[in-house]
Amino acid sequence: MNSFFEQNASLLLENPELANVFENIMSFEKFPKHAILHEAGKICNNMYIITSGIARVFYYKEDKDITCHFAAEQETITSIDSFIQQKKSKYNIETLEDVEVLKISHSDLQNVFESNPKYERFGRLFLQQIYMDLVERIDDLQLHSAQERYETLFAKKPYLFQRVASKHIASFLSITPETLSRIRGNTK
Amino acid sequence: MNSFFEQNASLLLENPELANVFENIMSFEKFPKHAILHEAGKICNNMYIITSGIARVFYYKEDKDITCHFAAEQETITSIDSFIQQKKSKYNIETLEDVEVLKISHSDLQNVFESNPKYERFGRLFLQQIYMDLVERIDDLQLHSAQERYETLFAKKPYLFQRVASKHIASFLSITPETLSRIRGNTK
DNA sequence: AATTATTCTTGACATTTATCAAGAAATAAG
DNA sequence: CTTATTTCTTGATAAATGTCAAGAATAATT
Repeated sequence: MNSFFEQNASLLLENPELANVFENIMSFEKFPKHAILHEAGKICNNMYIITSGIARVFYYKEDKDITCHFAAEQETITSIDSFIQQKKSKYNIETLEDVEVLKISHSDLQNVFESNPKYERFGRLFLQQIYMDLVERIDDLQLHSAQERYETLFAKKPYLFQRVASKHIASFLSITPETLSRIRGNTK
Repeated sequence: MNSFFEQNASLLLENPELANVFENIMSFEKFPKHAILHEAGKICNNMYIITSGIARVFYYKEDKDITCHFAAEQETITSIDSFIQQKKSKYNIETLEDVEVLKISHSDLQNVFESNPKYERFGRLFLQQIYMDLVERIDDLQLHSAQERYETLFAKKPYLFQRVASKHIASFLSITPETLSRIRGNTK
């Protein structure tokens, strides 16, 4: 599975020129805990920048619920396969806390790109950034043990371990909840 | 580790407008088998489109040689971390056969982007494409067994199993050569 | 607050994959 | 073509992680 706009949204929000453009196409929304922001099988038209709370991307692999991305404050989340290619998604997006987001639609974003090609640059830079995150995640999965993957995630996103159910962290790390529980036991 | 411009280069080569621009900045080169196209520790200034032969990206993790990308005809290869960020690379690139490439330098590519922002679009689309490849690779690593990863790779790139040393395929699949050998034995 | 449902932990055991070792096969070098 | 080197295969064994089950802890519902 995969990560999804693993990156924080600073590239999009902290550029003064872009911020103006984006202000016009972003809308503010609130969702309660356990809300579904996107459902598998549909085309995902939106990308969200989370300003408060946590959400996850997940899907079902033979009945098992697999989390492939978490996003917290200042991070972006979308069903990336679907958003990029505008085709049906295999992923769901669900809030894990009450969540506040800035929403950007695919069509508005395309309009920005088409209005002036200079904005393509930010699209490219943003993709470069999230691409490097994926490279890191593959590195992690390709050659680290369950214990090491746990430690890496804990170092990067310690808050997940206090705010998110263990079973989701386990599937994200590609281990069983039992193994995660034992690893956490060891490390104390 | 990671994949690297996993994608074939058709996006860059089959667009008539781009083809013209690229023709001016691409140079043809030949390398013998086992040539080093890029060395870890240096900044990678070039991206290669392979027109003949196979090459791999690899690095050393505690003395172990880990392959993280293969590229054959019509595919691109570079030390992506370094090429994107123009910083020292942890990756090496090595030919596994006699190889012919089209070479594009980072600075020439940047000049194209800056000459007219409309070219940024292709950079963005190219990144989208290779991003989706990474998503697939993570999916594969996150929840498939050694046997399943073998089958996936065999389905996607069967020619690797005839042209590339098993040990490289094993490290790419994140298994030992012994396990790969046993899997291959089973499947016959 | 009490009850119910879900999630987490822990143990016993099974399975997968890794490690080590040695010979066979393939490749490279003389 | 012969020899040396590297890689591949196979077996025995060990380590890591998964599965199943049951009770404890936590969270959700009434």
